[in-house]
Amino acid sequence: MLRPTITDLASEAGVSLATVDRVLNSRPGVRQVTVDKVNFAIEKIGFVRDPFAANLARKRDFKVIAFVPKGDGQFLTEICAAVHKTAKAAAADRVDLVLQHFEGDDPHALAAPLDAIKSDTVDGVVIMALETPPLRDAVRRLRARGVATVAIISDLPNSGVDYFIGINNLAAGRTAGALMGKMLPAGPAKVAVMTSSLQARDSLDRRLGFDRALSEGFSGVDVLATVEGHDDPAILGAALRRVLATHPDLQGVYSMGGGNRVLLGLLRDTGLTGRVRVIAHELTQTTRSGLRQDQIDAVITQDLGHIMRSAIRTLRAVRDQRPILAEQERIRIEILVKDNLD
Amino acid sequence: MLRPTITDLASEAGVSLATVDRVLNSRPGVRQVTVDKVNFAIEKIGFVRDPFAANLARKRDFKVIAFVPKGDGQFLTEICAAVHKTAKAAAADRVDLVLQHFEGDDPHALAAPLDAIKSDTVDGVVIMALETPPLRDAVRRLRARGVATVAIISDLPNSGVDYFIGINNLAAGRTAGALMGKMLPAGPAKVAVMTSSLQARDSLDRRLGFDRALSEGFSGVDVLATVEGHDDPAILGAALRRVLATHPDLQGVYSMGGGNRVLLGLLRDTGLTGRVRVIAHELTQTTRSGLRQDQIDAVITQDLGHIMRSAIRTLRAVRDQRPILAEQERIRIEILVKDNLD
DNA sequence: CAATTTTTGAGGTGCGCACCTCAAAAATTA
DNA sequence: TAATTTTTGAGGTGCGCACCTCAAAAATTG
Repeated sequence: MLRPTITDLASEAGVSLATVDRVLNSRPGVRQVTVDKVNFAIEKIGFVRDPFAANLARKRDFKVIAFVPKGDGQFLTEICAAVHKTAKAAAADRVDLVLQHFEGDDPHALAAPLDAIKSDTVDGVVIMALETPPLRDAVRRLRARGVATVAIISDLPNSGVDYFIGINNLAAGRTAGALMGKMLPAGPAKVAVMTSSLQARDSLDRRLGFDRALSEGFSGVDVLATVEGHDDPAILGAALRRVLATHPDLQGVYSMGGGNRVLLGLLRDTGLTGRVRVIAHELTQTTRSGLRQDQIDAVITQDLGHIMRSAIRTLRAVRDQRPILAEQERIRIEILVKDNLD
Repeated sequence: MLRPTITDLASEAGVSLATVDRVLNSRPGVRQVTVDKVNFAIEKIGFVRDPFAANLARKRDFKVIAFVPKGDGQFLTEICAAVHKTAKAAAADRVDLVLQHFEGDDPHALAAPLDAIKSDTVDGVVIMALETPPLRDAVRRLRARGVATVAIISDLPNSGVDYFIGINNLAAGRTAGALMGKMLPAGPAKVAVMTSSLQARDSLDRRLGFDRALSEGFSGVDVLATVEGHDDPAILGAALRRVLATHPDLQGVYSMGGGNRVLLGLLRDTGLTGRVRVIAHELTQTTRSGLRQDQIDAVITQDLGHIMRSAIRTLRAVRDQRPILAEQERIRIEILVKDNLD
């Protein structure tokens, strides 16, 4: 006999099909002893329900909502594009993926729509957000209602999400550091680090990893204090100009967050392009063209398509109570140079 | 109405369910005019058959055979491991993936099992092999019998496979070249290149890309003639020793194929580890530990798990006559350093 | 103990499709 | 035109499961 069916399960457990159905779909009105009998039989004969047949009978697709903050940043744009592409491809697998925006700076803006989700309409939720207490509580309520949840890009460690899919930012920073070290000429060198804000845990981790990799393997490299742009081109530009003026012998720049347009413009204007090693994060319009035009040496990034596919696989595994194969779902820290861009 | 069903299709085409079934499953005994009527209706209402329901009714899984050459090379071992892991995960999606070996050096060893495949038992085939005339013909016959085929790692351009999943080796060589260039100190430098055999098209492409990237962006780098090891540690060792003796000022080594154990051992013995930049291909036991111990600066590789998942997605798309989303199936040329290893 | 509530079983329907049989209709041939 | 062959339709069954109804059995209560 190949895969056991609910009929096999029923006879093994010594109960009726109706009871098996009640247990499998957690319907009420079954004694605990009976539930245990069925679960024991499940283990014994290795029953795994066929999610496709289930969806067919339910005449419903696997419904997933992806929550992404509003905003006009290039990285957010890339994420939305990835969601849309994945949604298109996933439709063939009877997965219904929709994108929903929320105000990224309002901690309650995401909690409300999460609370509005009913588990009989939505199977899973993909969340890209920074953790706040209201969000954390909303996610907990959501999970309690039986909706599978994964965090992407940024982890929500205290929210009890089922899984996190994204890169380890400490390792990403280390990777950037190692790469920078290998590219700098031997001897002492000065490197600048910039980001939009060190408030974000991601930036902190990257900076920490960057420093560690350099100090461990490349003594002699002097990493300057982090320049923060606060998403304001004027502020960032002024700060960067100050750094360049103070350190005319600068040999490298590590851009951990946004602001790459400003950086590249400034380097070009000061004639430093090509003379200073540049490592940036995330593949966007700017970093892509920066690589192409030899303004950026390397970009550290994560494949958003993989992340979305992994998120959907994971949500389905949770819903079907299958184990998550961590190794398969691990997202690589990718290094892109001009030649492996596409 | 959501997705149209065969019932909708039948009424739209003005034929019976039985006829729709005959057309969809290409059963005999239908006039061309009728076939056209149904196909026209399919286009008109945008019918797409539900492959899961189809498989359910057929009470059969999506069956895929992966053909991988026999051999004890580390890379082959990694591939087999990837196949097994993917097979495990794919089982949940009702995909039955099995691995089958063949004698890699006998051009007919693969043709025979391919010819033995019946399209009513096997839906798709994944092939990792070098193209030979017998193989090419066998693949063509296989496709003619209605079995979907994809080539992985190495393309089979003249066999008419449905798709190739792997990296562009020219670009991979370019990537290695660019990386090597960035890591070498300014000024003239000598770099050695090694592989098991330049017979393989993959190695040729990598060498070509490597040379181009260096000559375009890093004049002053002298790339030596390719050292061929022919899968014999003794031969490779002797050849490498000769190169090291002739060029004591060697600054880098690009290892395009196997033989990394020999290379790393030799570098260690001659005290060159850390003083010579090393870029190798494929993530194996050797290259992994080489990265960890700072014996290798970077490894160029492709994610075998992604390749296998992509292969299965592609085979299903072919079988279901859905378009292949090239962008989604593109395999990245990955750069691994010590810190983004896992 | 009977009356009530809770738990269980039996049985049916349909999801979208494949595959089968048999007879009727249409096209082809003699 | 009749006899033959080819094409088409009608109808049924089952894949593995969800979901529904109603009655029977068991457990709990007064």
